[in-house]
Amino acid sequence: MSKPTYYITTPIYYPSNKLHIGHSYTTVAADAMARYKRLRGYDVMFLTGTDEHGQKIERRAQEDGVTPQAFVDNIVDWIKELWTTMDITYDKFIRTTDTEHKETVQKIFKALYDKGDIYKSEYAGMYCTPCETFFTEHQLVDGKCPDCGRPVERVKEESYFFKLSAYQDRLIKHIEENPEFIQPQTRQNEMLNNFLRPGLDDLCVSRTSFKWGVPVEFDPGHVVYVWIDALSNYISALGYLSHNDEAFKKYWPADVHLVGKEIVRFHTIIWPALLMALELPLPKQIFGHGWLVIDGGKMSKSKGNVVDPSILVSRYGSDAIRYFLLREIAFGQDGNFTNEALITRINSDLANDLGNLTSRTVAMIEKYFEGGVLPEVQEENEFDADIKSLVKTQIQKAEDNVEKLFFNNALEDIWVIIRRLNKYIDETMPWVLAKDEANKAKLAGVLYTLSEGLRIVSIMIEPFMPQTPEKIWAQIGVQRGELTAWDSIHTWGALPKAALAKKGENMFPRIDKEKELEILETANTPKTEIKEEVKQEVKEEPKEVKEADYITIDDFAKVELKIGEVIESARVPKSDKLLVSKIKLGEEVRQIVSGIAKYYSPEEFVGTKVVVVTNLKPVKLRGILSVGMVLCAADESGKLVAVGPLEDVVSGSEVR
RNA sequence: CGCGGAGUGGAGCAGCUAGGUAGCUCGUCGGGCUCAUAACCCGAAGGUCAUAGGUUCAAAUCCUGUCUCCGCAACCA
Repeated sequence: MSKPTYYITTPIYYPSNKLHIGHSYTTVAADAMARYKRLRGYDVMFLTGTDEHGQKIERRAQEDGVTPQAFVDNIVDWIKELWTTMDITYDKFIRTTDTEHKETVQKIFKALYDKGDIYKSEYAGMYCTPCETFFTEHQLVDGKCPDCGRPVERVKEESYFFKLSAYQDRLIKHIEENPEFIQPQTRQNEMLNNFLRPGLDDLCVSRTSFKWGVPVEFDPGHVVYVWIDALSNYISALGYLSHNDEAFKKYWPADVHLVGKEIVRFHTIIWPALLMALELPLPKQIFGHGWLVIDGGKMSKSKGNVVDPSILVSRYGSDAIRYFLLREIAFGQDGNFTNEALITRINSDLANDLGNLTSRTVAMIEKYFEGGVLPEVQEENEFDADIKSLVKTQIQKAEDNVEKLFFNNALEDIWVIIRRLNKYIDETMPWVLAKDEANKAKLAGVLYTLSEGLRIVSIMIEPFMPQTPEKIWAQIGVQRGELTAWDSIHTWGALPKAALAKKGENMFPRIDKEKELEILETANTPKTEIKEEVKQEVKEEPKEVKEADYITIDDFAKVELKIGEVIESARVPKSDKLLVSKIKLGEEVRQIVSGIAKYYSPEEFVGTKVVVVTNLKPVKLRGILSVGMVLCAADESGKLVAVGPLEDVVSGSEVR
């Protein structure tokens, strides 16, 4: 008899940069589910990967002077390494640059074209000739190119379009008839009210303005634009339309596409429409989870509050980080990420509750019984019944919650058992029983209950924390096998009576919060800042990405810093964040745009002396030329404070 | 009136779909215990459930208005 299948995916990530803790969150969640289903006997396919095409990557590569392929190869190596350190057990890692994927995309494109669902038309847009880029009306800045600020012209680009509008009614019907399709519910309302009911436009699915993509087979000037290329990874990875489509037959339709809330729209509208056009079944569920927010605000590079997961994993271990991510954030909602919350969770839940429970249980068995082996003769006590029934209900709750992807609730359910067991120790007072030889059987019964409880707990946490269970098993004398199978948790008492214990390592040492917070602050903030600057120069060396913690004095010398005096400043119209200032650097006066309007009024900014990066490539922001950049310190909340000299110094002075 | 989310003890959240004693974790204070990673257990203090109305015997929960915060679109060098 063949096992039931379970197909789960993460989005494919865009490797224009390293990933942050938010990507880890999605992937860890998917991994936990995949592990859970495997433990429950499913034949699981867990897919993740990278979406590697498009103009942005093409440009990043160009800036770095490498081919787009070399550029993405480098980042993908880093990503795979990250997943290894986080114990992500993906079954397949798809890259949209894989030959098989590209072939499938071409076949899909062709099939839809032949069917009439893709047609050739014109894409009217605003074109900036020097930048060779199209923009939509609302991307323009004061009617000019958002990149270079030069005038744009209205041109028509020949493009292929997908008849998205034709599927509107079927989509609405499907969503309404399948309340499980979009989860959580609030996202469903959002999609219906915002996009579906107002009406869908046909979708532009090809571009001629860049080359880094899958070429349209029958029209070489065009490359397939992101939608068909990226979304179809979910089926191309299974060999759809290839010579070997066994995996596709076996696993499609997907059980769940796990996605961040920002891309729910593409997965619940465009993707199902494409599948309908291909006459394929739709995925059973799209689950849009929330974001990790830092101090209430979105994590973003410009705020400088991006959290690098690899640093955290290296300090606290993968299990602790995985636990935190899955425990702290409520399904579907945004959750706070702070270093302090992380450490608090590790200390109280992992060290104090779970780690200490293991430690005291094992220590008592070793201390009170010769060789750390419990005698077969055991006696129950008045609290055992309560433990058993509690364990049973908590298992039920946890299983229900995992099925619904409510990992935070599931973990809470498990911790209820852990806390109950800690309490049980106080209730039964084994150290008192140990004083009287007549109570040996009773004492053995108590310690057996604890050991058995630990065994059950350790199995339940395995999907979330894959390393910890082994450590517990080593201490309670259990080998991986029947006694560690998921189903065994439903049978209280599976652990042999003559359970043995052996004190092991301290699984979760307590963390000195104050000290650690300081270390994390310094480890994170300045480094990311410097890295941004240096990245431009380090490109050809793929290894540098991993070793970018230090820069040489030569790297630093590439950044030209000068003291500037603000002599004029004004708000940029229609922008709540920008100030445009005239800054005097010795003889020279420059115009610089800064995103500090929330923190400085033009009046208070004028007259101050600031540090300016003078050799930064000029850019246009909201159509205004900015030559250089004013350095600011950003605290955790994103608040900016301009940086200036401690004592007065003549403007134009070099900073080094 | 662009769309959506959120406002609950010091902090972070649950409860709201199917109205009826306001719950959890962390923190604080007091006590207990000593098996254990100065951990564990018990108890206490602390909440006009943003705000103003409405429906109801009864509203954190349903309805309406208002305020504030966050995200999406534009902006972040």
